[in-house]
Amino acid sequence: MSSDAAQPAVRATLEDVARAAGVSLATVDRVVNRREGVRAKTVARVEAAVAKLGYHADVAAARLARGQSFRFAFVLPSGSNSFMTNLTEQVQRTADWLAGQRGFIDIVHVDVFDPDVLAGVLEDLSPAYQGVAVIALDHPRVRAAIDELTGRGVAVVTLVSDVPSSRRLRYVGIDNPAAGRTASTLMGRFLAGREGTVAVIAGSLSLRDHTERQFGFHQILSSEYPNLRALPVIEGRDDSARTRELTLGLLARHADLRGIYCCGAGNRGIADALEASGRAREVVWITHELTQHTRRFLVRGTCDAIINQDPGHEARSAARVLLAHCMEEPISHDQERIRIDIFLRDNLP
Amino acid sequence: MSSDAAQPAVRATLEDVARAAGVSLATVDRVVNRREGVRAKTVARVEAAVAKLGYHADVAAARLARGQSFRFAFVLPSGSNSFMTNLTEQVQRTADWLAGQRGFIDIVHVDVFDPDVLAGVLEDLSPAYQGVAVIALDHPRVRAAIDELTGRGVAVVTLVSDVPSSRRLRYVGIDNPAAGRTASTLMGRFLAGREGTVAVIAGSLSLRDHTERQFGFHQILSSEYPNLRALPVIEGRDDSARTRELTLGLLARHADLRGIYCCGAGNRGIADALEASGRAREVVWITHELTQHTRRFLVRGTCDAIINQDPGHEARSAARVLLAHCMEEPISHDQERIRIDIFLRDNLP
DNA sequence: CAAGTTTTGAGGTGCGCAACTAAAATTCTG
DNA sequence: CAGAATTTTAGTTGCGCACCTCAAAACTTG
Repeated sequence: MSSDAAQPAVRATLEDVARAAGVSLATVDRVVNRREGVRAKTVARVEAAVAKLGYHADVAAARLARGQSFRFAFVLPSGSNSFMTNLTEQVQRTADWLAGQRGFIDIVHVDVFDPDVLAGVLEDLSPAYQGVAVIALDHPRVRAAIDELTGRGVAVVTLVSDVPSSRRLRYVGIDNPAAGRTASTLMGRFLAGREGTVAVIAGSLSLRDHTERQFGFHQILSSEYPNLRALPVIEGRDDSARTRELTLGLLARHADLRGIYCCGAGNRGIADALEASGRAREVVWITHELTQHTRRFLVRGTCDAIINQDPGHEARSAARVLLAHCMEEPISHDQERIRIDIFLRDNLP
Repeated sequence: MSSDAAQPAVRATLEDVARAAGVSLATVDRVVNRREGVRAKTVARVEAAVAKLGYHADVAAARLARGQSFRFAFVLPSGSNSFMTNLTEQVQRTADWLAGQRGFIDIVHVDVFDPDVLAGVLEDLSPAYQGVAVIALDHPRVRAAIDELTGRGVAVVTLVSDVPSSRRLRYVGIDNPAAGRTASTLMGRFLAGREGTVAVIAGSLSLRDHTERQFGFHQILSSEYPNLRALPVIEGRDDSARTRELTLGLLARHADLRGIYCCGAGNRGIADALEASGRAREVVWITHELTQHTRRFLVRGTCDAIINQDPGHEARSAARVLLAHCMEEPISHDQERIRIDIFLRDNLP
């Protein structure tokens, strides 16, 4: 057995460092906060004392003394599919947590699917916000609005769906092409050499995340699984009823339909259609986002795998990134990377 | 568009609440900290004011005023497989983070595989620790040591491997039987109806996590995939050289070997053997823990899937759980639940 | 109504730090 | 080498809260 050197039971304070270095509190403060006006010799003395005592600034005290507070806006879609409802709830929780840290989050609901409305909201956002997280639409006006916010010194984080060419600080969400490739590999391997067709259902191809997913899906499918033929992409507009009809049509037209990849919402429609057709077990269905519904379909065996992004992680990560930016602190990249979760019946949380 | 009610630019303080409720600071303090000696009517008035102003205690100020500090021990194996090395590094990072929050983590390395040594270390732990996180061995002496710590008021968290019958505060790690089931489902589906045998390699069956994984694996394999026959479990003692020989033996003896599930370490041995045999592509190999090695095997196609637990998440979660317990704060269960990650070539982080 | 009990008010202290002002030490200039 | 200019250091103050004391006020009960 070995153990790291024991540290003092009570942490060292700035004052301890000052005493140890034989200088005043103010001087130590300058050194640790990298302000100038301290002789190199003194700096060295202080740094030696810091190292010797294992001094770490108490973040609670520092924050209190600084007294800064932050205000962020989260711009979320007013639409209400299960994923967005979950996300909103998680943002709310994050807001409660942040409230104790001198950070305030206002949730702004908006019709995200209309670029002009979304851009308008972004443009009219109160200048009181130091940071904005937005589920963005990749459209020139939206991009311009993001760039303008950034230009005004507002930190902008794109959430779930990115606008890569904008000047946003960071994208918090999954790598959608990779998610599509993941779905494709699962599809190809679950079908293990069988011949047939595979359908791809998107919400709308004007949504960047859906497009990217289907791109990744096709990429792998065509290069690695020549036994499977992809049908033209169908747009279900994230609407269950419409998606149901489209799926029924697919099932009727294609006796050799082996798989369905849904890279958007409207899953209830797909489940209905598959179960009604009696081919639920034989057709491999892979979809996105773990919700109360998709979870049920997975457990029941109608759905074969769910590709997920954790909305709680995304909400917290966005808040942490904004906070770190405002406090000029570094961010831990691998903690903030949003994973592409794969859920089977067996590893559901 | 709609937005939540805008809150004051600067947060409400205790004093604001006192003024709004028409009582003194001391009374508000009594109410918010649930001290007694306040009439119900007054409590109600204060609570109304709190709600109206959206008052949240400033955690920085509260911590500073309370001035409490914490000290935790993380008992980790001195052995050095990649997963444990990663975990140790993540614990170290967590320690750096906690140091700013008046929390200190000492890392204690110990030969975890010897129950007597482990129990001895736990028994001899300095009484200065308010919390302990330990990669435990499910053994009566270890359990007794955990129970004794708990009895002394020390919060104990089991990490990665649990001792369910002990009085530990919480287990931070994945559900191992579920992880085994997940591996089994992947194996069964990737092999999609082919007939043959499947080998299971564990580190040691005296490790609870390995046993549980292989239990879950067999459970699903036998009930859902009658086309696959599981060979008796082989113990590779988490040693690459030994595992390599065992795998070579398997490959030589079983021409119909279709899959290998490794629920422990020693992966380099398996990769070597598979690649040497020339059957790497045809045999489905599923293993645990994403490391620099297993990652390479997955990208190269030798390995087909990796079941992972995120060591960073586990380290942070253990620390948060201990911290929350010491400060008598609630914990957010779904943030602390450790997920069973599935990694394919396409969704590697 | 007096004596007791409970509830509330006012005030103080200190946590560890950031940020400010004032003073001291050093360097520069002629 | 005096005096000004500059650099370096010391000494305060206050952030918002928890926790404490002591006394005043409000109720209760016999």
